[in-house]
Amino acid sequence: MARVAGVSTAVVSYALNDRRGVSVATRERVLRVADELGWRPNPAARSMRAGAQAVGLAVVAGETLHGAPVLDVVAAFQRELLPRGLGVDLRVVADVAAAAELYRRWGAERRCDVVVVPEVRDDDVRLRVATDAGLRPVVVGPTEVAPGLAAVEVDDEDAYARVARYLASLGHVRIALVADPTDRLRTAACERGLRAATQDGTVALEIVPTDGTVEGAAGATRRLLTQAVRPTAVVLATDVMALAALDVARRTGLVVPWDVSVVAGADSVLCRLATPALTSLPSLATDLGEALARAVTGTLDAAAGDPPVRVPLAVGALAVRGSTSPQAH
Amino acid sequence: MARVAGVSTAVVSYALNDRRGVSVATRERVLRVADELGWRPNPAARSMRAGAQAVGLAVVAGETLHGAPVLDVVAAFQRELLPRGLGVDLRVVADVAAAAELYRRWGAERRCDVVVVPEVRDDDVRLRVATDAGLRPVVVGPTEVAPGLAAVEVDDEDAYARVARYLASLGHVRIALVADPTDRLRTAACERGLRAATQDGTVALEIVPTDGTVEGAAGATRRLLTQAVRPTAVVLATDVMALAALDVARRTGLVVPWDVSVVAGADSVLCRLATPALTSLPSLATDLGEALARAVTGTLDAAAGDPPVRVPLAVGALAVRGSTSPQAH
DNA sequence: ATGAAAGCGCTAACAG
DNA sequence: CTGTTAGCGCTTTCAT
Repeated sequence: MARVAGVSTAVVSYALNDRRGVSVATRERVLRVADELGWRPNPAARSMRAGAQAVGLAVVAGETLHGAPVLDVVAAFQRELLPRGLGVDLRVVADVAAAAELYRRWGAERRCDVVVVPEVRDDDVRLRVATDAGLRPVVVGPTEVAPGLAAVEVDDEDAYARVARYLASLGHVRIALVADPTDRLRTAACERGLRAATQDGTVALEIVPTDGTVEGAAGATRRLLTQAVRPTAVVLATDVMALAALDVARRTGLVVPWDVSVVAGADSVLCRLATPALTSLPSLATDLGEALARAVTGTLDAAAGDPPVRVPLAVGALAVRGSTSPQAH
Repeated sequence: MARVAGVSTAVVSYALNDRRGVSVATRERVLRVADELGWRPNPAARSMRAGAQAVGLAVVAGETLHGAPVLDVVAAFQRELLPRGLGVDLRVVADVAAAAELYRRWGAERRCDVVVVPEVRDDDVRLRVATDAGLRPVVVGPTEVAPGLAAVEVDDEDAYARVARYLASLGHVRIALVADPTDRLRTAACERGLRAATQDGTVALEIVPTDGTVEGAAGATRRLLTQAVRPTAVVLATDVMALAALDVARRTGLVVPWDVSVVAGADSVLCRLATPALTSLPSLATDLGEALARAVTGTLDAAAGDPPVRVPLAVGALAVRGSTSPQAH
């Protein structure tokens, strides 16, 4: 490559990395020759000197990222990291223990410097393991999650408070939340939001934790709707959970929204096409991917001693559709 | 590392790669020391000599893999490749042109030797580009796709023929297929299957191509069901498409299955929880991931001149549920 | 069965 | 501004 361009290997390296010390003419020539030859620097060789060029992300199979489909988030994340020459090392694991183990390995292999820790748990193993392995974790969780570490702080608490206020304003007096597993910090934040907005005592709140699966949500909804005194509105963590709830209501002989209102915690095309269309909080897919990218690049650029990067992410306005209606009590 | 174990670096390398030429005792000691030190070989350095340790997979945003969610397939794929020390380089791209461009780059960078080409198109750019870039493509498509290349041959044709025979046996005389875009070879295979099984002329077949989105499928279904003479059964390529069709039927005032039967081309928890539950072909997620892994490892192990690896993949039996019923005509 | 040494393709420090 | 050179951490002949 250097021979063909008639320069030394160092010049090629400088030209490609936009380093100073190369004349414009030479840089241009190098770039042109590289293009003609279809030559590209080998990332393995590059990583060897320059350090890891990837950020690790282990997702637990079946999990969503704050209700958004993992792949949609990853798409935005990759798109934003691309100009930095960073790749995303995505792995699907069975549980957080496997994720922690993987982070330990990635650290030892120096495969990446930064890893993303999504859907943080109460006292999450992954945080300790990643830090011990010499990695810098970027945590995704509620506001004030993991103080001292870089994080994307998703304001689910505020979003769910808005949902509760909206439902209360419609006259709902018994609201239920079909929630994700309780060990997730995000679940607690959603709960806090609902509670904060219903503190005046006029609204009864029922929280039903599930295993996070659609079947679990369907079962929980069925129990809620066949109680002697059933909720007038049910909030579910994801679009598919809400869809399942819609079906459960139908089978139970209840008409949405007249007998019970349903709200989805994350929007999707399924929410818009359902009958009735589901009132939903917006999908975070793109926003979360971009926020993650900012948190990661910020962390990489930070000098030692800098305070950790915290990227706040607000959830947008509730899209009101046919699955919610005023409730006379 | 070698110093601590009291051996030379070569011995460490041999021990870790299970090469012959190391005594059992030495190998064990090396492994133990590596474990104690938490030492792991750096994959970048390893790739440098040993060649790429990853297989590339570019998926077009929004696409499924034969109706299965991409991440589910990837999970199985990764799991199977893990023992071989191979990783999956997953990238979400906007379209096949971007995928082709990415494959060209990956080839030039020698980032991988093998790439997966899913959802093959008619005269697919990716095949030529990948081959030109010195990569060996593993194609996912219908039986006899891309002769001469390694492939996973999914027998959608047979599966759809079985669907047609099942519907015909129920007395359906007008069957419609809400299909994926027509440029996909898989779409053509599904069509062929339906046609082959309805050749006796007793069943009228209508194929409606869509853009592959849920909205597209919903629109197509709406048009079908509001025709003067509407189909008695509708087959849709994916679970979410079928779910949308169920909703369209409901809005149109039609009762599934009495007025119209609905079949999903790929099963999921949504199909099982819908009202009525959807009669579906099984999800290929795990099978496809495993078949892909076999095709990839087979390709890597093949000596030059060996015939390309072809892994056949049969689609399992239709799960009959409440969305299909006999039809008097 | 083991050790020494030569690269893999790149970047960065230094010399010209 | 450009060329020379020394590694990064591993694998792999080739000697021993």
